[in-house]
Amino acid sequence: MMFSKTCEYAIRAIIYIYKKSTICECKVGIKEIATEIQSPEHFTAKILQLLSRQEIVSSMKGPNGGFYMSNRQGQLNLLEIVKAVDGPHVFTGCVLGLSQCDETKPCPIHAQYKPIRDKMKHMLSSTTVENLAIKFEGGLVFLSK
Amino acid sequence: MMFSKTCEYAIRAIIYIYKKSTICECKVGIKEIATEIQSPEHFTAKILQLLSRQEIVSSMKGPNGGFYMSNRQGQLNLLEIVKAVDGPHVFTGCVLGLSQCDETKPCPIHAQYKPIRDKMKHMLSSTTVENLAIKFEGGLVFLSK
DNA sequence: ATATTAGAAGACAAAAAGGTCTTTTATTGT
DNA sequence: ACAATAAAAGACCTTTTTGTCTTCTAATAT
Repeated sequence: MMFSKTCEYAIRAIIYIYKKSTICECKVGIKEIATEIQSPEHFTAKILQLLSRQEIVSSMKGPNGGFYMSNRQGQLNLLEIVKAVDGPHVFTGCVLGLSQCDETKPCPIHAQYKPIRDKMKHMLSSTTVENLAIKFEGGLVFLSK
Repeated sequence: MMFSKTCEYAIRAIIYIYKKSTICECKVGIKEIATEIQSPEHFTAKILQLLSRQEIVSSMKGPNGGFYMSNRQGQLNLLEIVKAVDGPHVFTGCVLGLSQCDETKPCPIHAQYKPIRDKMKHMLSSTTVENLAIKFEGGLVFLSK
């Protein structure tokens, strides 16, 4: 609803990969990721390839290969990730789909909607992957049913 | 992004119809609606049939027929409309698509996301069609480019 | 009555999103 | 070198969304 399925899987995968990367030096295979975040394996693989090309996650082929993330990659915020997946225009257009809608020529809902969208964007851009991964330490947060 | 295209057209059409209904006793034809809100005519017709069946808008066949809305229908709020179009589960599920995600077993983003979603829902449920249509009176709000 | 008008209904099609499967390529341990 | 491993690439399929077109039905004015 809010995000595309692709984006949901991407964020879940990233959190899982980063969490693993902080625990050990090891890399995570796509099978493990898909199982743990409960996503379709091949579809998730495709998404991670996209993220890999954009250097949001890193990967290594071959035995003991898999996906991993550096500390620097953990500092990426959610807005950067969402934009990488769902395109740069996410959270930009008019709620009602008008091509011209801004302060000077607003749609009827613009005034009410804009502050909420801004809050959403602010929340996303101020939340890093690390912020989220760290929550698991206390066991107060989950990625599965 | 936020709403489906169907929902965008629905809201734009409803606002236009209600605005017209407050100005004159006349009914609006689908051609005029589609032109004015810049939407595909036949697709919009289908959406309005859906809304008509749910008594969100009223319609009349034959010469001088068309769509119209009563004062009572103008008191409908946006959340009711969005739910009628995009289904009752809109704005309910987890941002990350987890089937089990609530206060007791939250996803990593739940805490940040929930207050924003609640604001969004509150904004929608406290905004009526009339609230929006009335904004046109001052000419400070638009439905087209 | 009937011709005209305009929405209702539904078949159909195109595009996008979501998902699967197979083959290729890079890496590594032996 | 080579067998095994695991990601990369891409062909292919399914479902959903979006959109078009034709036919049917109700209302009305004459």
